[in-house]
Amino acid sequence: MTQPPSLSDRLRRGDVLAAACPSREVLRHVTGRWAVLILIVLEEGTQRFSALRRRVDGVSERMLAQTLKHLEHDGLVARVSHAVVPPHVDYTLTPLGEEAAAHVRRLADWVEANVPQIVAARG
Amino acid sequence: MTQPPSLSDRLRRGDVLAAACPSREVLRHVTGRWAVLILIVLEEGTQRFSALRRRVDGVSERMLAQTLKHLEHDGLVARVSHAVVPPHVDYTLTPLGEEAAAHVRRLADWVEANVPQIVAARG
DNA sequence: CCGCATCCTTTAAGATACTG
DNA sequence: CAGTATCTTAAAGGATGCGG
Repeated sequence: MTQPPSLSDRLRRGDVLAAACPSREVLRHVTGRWAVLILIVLEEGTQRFSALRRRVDGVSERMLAQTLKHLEHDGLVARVSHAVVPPHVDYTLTPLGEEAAAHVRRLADWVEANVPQIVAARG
Repeated sequence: MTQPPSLSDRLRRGDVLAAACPSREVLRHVTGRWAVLILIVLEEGTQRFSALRRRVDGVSERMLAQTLKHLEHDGLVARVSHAVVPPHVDYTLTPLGEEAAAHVRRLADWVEANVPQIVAARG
């Protein structure tokens, strides 16, 4: 149980409860279906496109590319393209991305640890 | 930078990177567009449907009802319906829900605190 | 009147094929 | 290899109705 945030807080730092606040969009990107998994995998270190595609089971190339673009746009992921044949593109977390990844990883860890209890409670 | 999880970990507690693992579905529910905001508001205490609708700016009644149903199904939210006219339905976090809410709130707090930097970096 | 359920429209996601 | 373009399919969202 916490108290509602003060007005000064809501003006100074953005407010996810306000529909017009840009934090809403960032939160949507970070908590996106594939973004969560990509951030977790990238926390292990730099990965190439194809490696991400293999680690994040079930992601399509289209969604992987789109999600990486969003994360890059938000400054959470850095894209480095090596001009060689065949092409070689590396994706790395920025310092900001490392922080975001740590948060979503803690959440995912919690889900993984509690999923047996959750599934059991469903009957 | 962390290391890839051991095989025993991936079998014992669920693995969000495996498409078939039920943790994927739970993670999707918890990180859903509206679920994140609903969990945060419910952390302040029990709320009724109409109050949630007002606090979570932009949510439709349909999405609010659907998301609450998912969270209830996962055992994160408890629904108490008082048989009065006009109807009165209360939603409360379960102990499990409190934990989940704490995690998503920390993530949302981080986003709110860093959104100025993120928006600025976009140019 | 509040809390949904149902219908219908709009948007996002997924599969597939193709190019620098 | 690392994407993009195109098409199909599923999910999100909005308007409306209805039972309690």
